Amino acid sequence: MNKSQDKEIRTRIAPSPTGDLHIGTVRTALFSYLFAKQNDGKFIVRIEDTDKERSKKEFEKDILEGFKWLGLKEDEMYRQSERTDVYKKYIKQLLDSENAYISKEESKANPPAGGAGKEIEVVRLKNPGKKVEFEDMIRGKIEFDTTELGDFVIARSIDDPLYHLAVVVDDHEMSISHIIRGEDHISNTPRQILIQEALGINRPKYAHIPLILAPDRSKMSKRRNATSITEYRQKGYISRALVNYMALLGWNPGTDRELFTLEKLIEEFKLENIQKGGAAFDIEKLNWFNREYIKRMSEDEVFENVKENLPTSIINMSEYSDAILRKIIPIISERMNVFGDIKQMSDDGELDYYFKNPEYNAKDLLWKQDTDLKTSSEHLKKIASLLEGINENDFIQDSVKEVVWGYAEEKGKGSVLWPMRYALSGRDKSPDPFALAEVLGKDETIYRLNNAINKIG
RNA sequence: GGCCCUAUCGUCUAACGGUUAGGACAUCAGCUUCUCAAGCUGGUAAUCCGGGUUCGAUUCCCGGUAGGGUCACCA
Repeated sequence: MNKSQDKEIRTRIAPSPTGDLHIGTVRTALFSYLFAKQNDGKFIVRIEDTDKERSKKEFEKDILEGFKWLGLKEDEMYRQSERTDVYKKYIKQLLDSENAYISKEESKANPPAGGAGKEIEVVRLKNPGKKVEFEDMIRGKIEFDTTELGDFVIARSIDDPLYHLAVVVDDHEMSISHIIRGEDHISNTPRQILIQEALGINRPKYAHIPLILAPDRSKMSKRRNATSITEYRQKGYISRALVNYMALLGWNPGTDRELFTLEKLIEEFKLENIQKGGAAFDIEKLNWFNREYIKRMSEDEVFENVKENLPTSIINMSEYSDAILRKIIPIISERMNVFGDIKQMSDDGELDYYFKNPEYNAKDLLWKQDTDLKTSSEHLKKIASLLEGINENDFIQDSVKEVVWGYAEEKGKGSVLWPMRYALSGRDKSPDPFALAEVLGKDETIYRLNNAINKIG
């Protein structure tokens, strides 16, 4: 708040705690953060809780935790509800200079707030009714005729400010140099400029970024789309992937590069490269980013995340062990978009067979192009005997493949490999039999092979 | 409806008057160990419409259309 440093770049995100942290808020925060950090400036979080009825502490908590999770660390944090004295001072100034006046009228507020119909006094700005124009850093010159705005209300009373007044006062008091916000605020800008001019304070620079649209290009709605960051967090998205995806939603680096860390984004970010049109949210592309980030994670890190999301039905199995889970990490991590998918995989029965002997019908062991289970049985017997020859410590997919491959090529790959894989997994679809064998180990693999042979009878 | 903003493949976008209109996701096909996944290779796919300006428009101007935003004693 040091006014002498007015050259410093200072941006802010100003969420109101009337709902969970919204995806659009996050992208605005991200752009504000990137712009500030790139210029060695400050990023400020200001909780706009002047609406006492709708503001909730739990939402504030969700918003703050969300920013923290995403790595958007603020340099300063304010709460408008703690600053009523500041606003009061400015409202008084406006009244004293006759740029605003107290108006006696009937309350329009809903019952809980003021009591509709009651006689009350509100503060209105004296609108000079002129044309206001401002330079938007993304869109260029924007012009408005403010006469139609009339003498709008800026405070419910002298110590109960409304949004526009509080925003203008705070942006000034906090020496905000660049206001980066959603384009839904474009039409708020002339009002705020009018207040600034009445107060005789400087105008910050404005950059209105496009909105995030739902996949069908309609408005993102809480009901039809996942708009809350918390939802993505709970689904098991990686925060770095989310940040990366959101940065590229409406912005581009001018190159073909798509994978960016926060640090790299700070380096490359350019306000001028922000798109003007709204961008549709595409979950598929987000998923792709998330998969890329999973690929880049260490196996230990993936293991921790997978185990965290593993249903208790698996963990509580008597056959469960961390050792087996660790072995299947490479197999399952390339089969999921987000860590939350692990639950669906479990529900679909794609996990059980790694831990316990699968249940299936003997006829399923028959490859679709074969006609007689007897040949399948012979193949299985041969495979079992072949595998017996491998040293237990050397029972990895390469060696399993090595001993089985020749036989499979000779007898027909499908005819041999299908029953082998089915015997190990009990499923139509699964990883290949060699990978399965390695996970299961020599004893269990041969046990399951014999099991299948017995099933055929 | 008034006012404001916007308009390139299905989606995110590149091309800042001259390109076979490029990339990524998705999609399709082929290859890779039987199935699945991953991977690799290749393919389909776009300048909203109509007028100008210009030797030449995706690009500049105007109009239309479409989409979005906003019109509170919410933020």
